Amino acid sequence: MRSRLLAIFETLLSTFGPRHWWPGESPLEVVVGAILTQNTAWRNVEKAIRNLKGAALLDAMKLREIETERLAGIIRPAGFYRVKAIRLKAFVDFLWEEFGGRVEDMGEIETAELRARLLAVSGIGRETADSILLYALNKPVFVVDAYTVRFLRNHGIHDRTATYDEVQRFFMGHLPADVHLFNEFHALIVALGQQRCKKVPACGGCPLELEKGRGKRPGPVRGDRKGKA
DNA sequence: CACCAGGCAAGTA
DNA sequence: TACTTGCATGGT
Repeated sequence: MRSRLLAIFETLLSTFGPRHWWPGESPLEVVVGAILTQNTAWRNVEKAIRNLKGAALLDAMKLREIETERLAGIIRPAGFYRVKAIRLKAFVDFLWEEFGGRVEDMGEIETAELRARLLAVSGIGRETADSILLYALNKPVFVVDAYTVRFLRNHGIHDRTATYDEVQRFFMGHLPADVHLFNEFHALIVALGQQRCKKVPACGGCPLELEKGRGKRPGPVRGDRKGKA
């Protein structure tokens, strides 16, 4: 299974090329982008980040001091601007309380412990927490999103009912814990999902050639659902 | 016009 | 555990 996943990775990489994720000039910008992109097209997040930069607000100190309502107006293009302003403030408060306002310092504690603390922040769920760990702090954590679950289902690698944690354990259990690999793999799965593979379950136009012809009714991969890491 | 986009929290059953 | 709803703009 490891070699099969790696083969898929190689195919995606040669098809789409390196994705250069995560766009962002600083770890803080990556975190802000991770929150702003929740259920939002990245194009609109870029506008919000431009606004933040234009107002010189992409800074932990400034974000701590700005009023929530004013922040909301600035990130408006990203949508859900009221809740996202609250979420950004919640993260920044957490950042100052526990890490002196420095995103880089979060990486000094154990990854599992940090993940748990991030999940305790209102507005940070699994995907956002893992995106922060991988893309802002370079921790070998595989990010799972809707594309990833669909990807596994379409290619008969795993079943649809798999939970976030099961899918994450699946990837991390069958791949070497490599930051660059996890970074590129997740980004490539998104690229694939955005190009084609939207027409489930046929996956027409997919550059991959998996399960072709045979294996019509792919079930869950046995031995992975309750398995440990 | 409808529908989706790199989710999450709170509520319900 | 699994499903529903609110949040809201901008692109196709």
